[in-house]
Amino acid sequence: MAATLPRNAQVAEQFDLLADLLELEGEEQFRVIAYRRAADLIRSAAGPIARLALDGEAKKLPGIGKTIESKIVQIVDSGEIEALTKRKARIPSGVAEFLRLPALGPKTARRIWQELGITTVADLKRAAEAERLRTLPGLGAKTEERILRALAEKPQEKRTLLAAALPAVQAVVDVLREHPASTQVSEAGSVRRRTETVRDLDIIATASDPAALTDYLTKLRWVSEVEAHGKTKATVVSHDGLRFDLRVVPPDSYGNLLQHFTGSKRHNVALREDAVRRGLSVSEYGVKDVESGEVFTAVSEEELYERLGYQWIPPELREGAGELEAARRGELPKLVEVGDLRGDLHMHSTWSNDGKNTLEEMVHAARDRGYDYVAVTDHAHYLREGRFQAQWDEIAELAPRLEPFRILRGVEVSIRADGSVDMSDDDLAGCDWVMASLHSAFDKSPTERVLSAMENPHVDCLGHLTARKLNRRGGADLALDRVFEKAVDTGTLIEINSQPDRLDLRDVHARAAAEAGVQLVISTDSHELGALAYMELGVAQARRAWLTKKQVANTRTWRQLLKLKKP
DNA sequence: GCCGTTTTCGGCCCGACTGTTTTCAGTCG
Repeated sequence: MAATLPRNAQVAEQFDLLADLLELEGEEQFRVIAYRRAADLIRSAAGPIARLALDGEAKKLPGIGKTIESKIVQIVDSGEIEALTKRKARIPSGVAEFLRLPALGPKTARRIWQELGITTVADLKRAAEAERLRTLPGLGAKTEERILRALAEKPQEKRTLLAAALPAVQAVVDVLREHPASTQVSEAGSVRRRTETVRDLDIIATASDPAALTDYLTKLRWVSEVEAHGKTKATVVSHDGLRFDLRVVPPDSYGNLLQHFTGSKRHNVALREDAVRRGLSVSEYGVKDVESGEVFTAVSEEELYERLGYQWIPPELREGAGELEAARRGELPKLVEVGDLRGDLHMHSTWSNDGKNTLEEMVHAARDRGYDYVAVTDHAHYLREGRFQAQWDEIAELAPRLEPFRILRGVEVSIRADGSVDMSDDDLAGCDWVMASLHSAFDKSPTERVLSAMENPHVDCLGHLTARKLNRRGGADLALDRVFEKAVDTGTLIEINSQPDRLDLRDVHARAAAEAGVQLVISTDSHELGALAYMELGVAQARRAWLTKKQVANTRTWRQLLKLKKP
C-alpha cells in the first residue's frame, strides 16, 4: 500500500493539467487558479500529500479543501482524477501544449483548435508558416512570427545555479554603485531570495540621472547582447549567458519597488490579498487606502512592511509559505547566519581520488576561515588496506601544530544496495564523525536503505540525502517523513549539502526535517580549497528553510555537538 | 475551488505590455 502512493510531483502535475484543460474549456478563472495553487502547494509539500488526503488531513492545508482532497484520493484509488480523464477525452492533448508557447493563452489556443481545427504543435507550425493563423480576427503576422520563433528555439534552457548568479549579480551591483549617477542599488528577484537556481538577475536602483545608468549598463565590456534599453529599464545578456534586468525607480517609492521586484509572486499575491481585507490596495508604486484614496510610499522595505502591520521579512522567507502570518504576529525566526558556523563537517582531500588539495591544505584553509574544527571525510573506498591508519597518522602529526583548532577523524561511507555501509564496524568505531550517503542505485528501495543506515550506531549524519543533481537528475524517491522520524529516534543528524548543484536537502524538506525535530548540519562537501566558501550557499538554503542557529548542529562547539550526536 | 475580525455567499492582487485595435482583450510577471 504505502509503497504505491503517488509522488507529490505526479499529483501536482495532474492538477496543473486539469487547470489547463478547464481553462481551455473557458471555465471560470478562479476555479482554475485554485487548482494551480493547489498544484504549487503540493509540489513543495515535504510529506506525501496522498497520505494526508487518505487520512483526511490534506484539507487542513491552506488552498486545499474537500473537493481537491477527494480528487487526490481519486489519484490514489484509480491513478487519475476523474474530471481529468473526462476532459482528456474531449480535448486533444496537443492543444494543451499550445499554452507553453509565448503569447498563446487559453483563449487563443482554444480558437485555434475549434475554429481552425488544429490539434497538434506540428500542425500549428504549418498553419503559421502558411499564414493561416491570421485569418482569425485578432491574430496577425506578429503572432505567427512569435509562434514560429518560439518553436525554432531549443527547448528549455537550463536554469542558472545560485553559485554562478550570486557573485555575478553582486559584481554588477558594485559596478553600478560606483557610477556617479546612482544613489541606491540593490539586487532583487529570486537571487535576492537565494533560490537554488534562477532564470534572470534583477537589479533595482535609484539615480539622479536614470538614463545615464541604464546606458552605462548596456555599454559594459562583458555585455554581449542588449535586449531592451530605455530610460528607466535595460536588459542585457552577458557573454556567459546571464541575463540582467535593471530598473531605475524614483527614490521615494524605492521600498515599494524593491519589495515588489523581490517577490516571490506567491508572497506578493498573499500580501496583497491580506491588504485588500484591510481596505488597502498594494502595488509596486505604493499602498493606497481604498476609502480615502491616500497613497503611502516607502523609501525602505522596513517602512513598507511596518505600514502593512508586519515585521520586516527576510527575502529568503518570502515564498508565501506562512511568513506573512508569522510576521503579523511578530514571530519570525531569527535565521542562522554564516558567522554562526563553528566548523565544516564534510570535506575531501587528495586521500579521495577526486580531491584536489592535500589534507594539510584543506585543514589550514578551514582554520583560516575562522572555524574551531573540521572533519576530514574522505570516501571509505579509498581508505582500505592500511590507508585509513596512514591518514590518521597524518592527522595525528598535523593536529598538535594547529591547536586549539581541532581536526576530526571522519569518513564518508556509501550506503550499499542492501542498506549496509562500505566500512567495517572496527574502523568506524575509531572515527570522530561518520557521514553516510547514497552514491548509486538510487532507485533500489532507497528509503529502506537509508533507514537501515541510520540504525548503524556509528553513522552520525546522512550526507546529501536525496542525491539529486540540479539540472541533471531529480534525486531518489524517499519517504522523507519516515526518514525524519527515524532520524529523531536514532539521533542521526542530516546534512544540508552546500555544493552548488546539490543543495540537498532542499529548502522545504530541510524545513520539514527541522519541524520534525531533526538536527541539521550545514557542510560543504568540499573537494578543493575554493569550495569551502560554498558554506554561504548552504546557509542560504537553511535560511530558506526557516532554520535558526539552534537547529543547526555545527553552530555548536565540538564539545557541545558531542552531546547531540550518537555516543 | 477556497475561504471568513464585514461574509457559509460573494468575493478572489496589480499593473504593464502587446498586437490589433480605434477602446481593449489577452497575456505576462
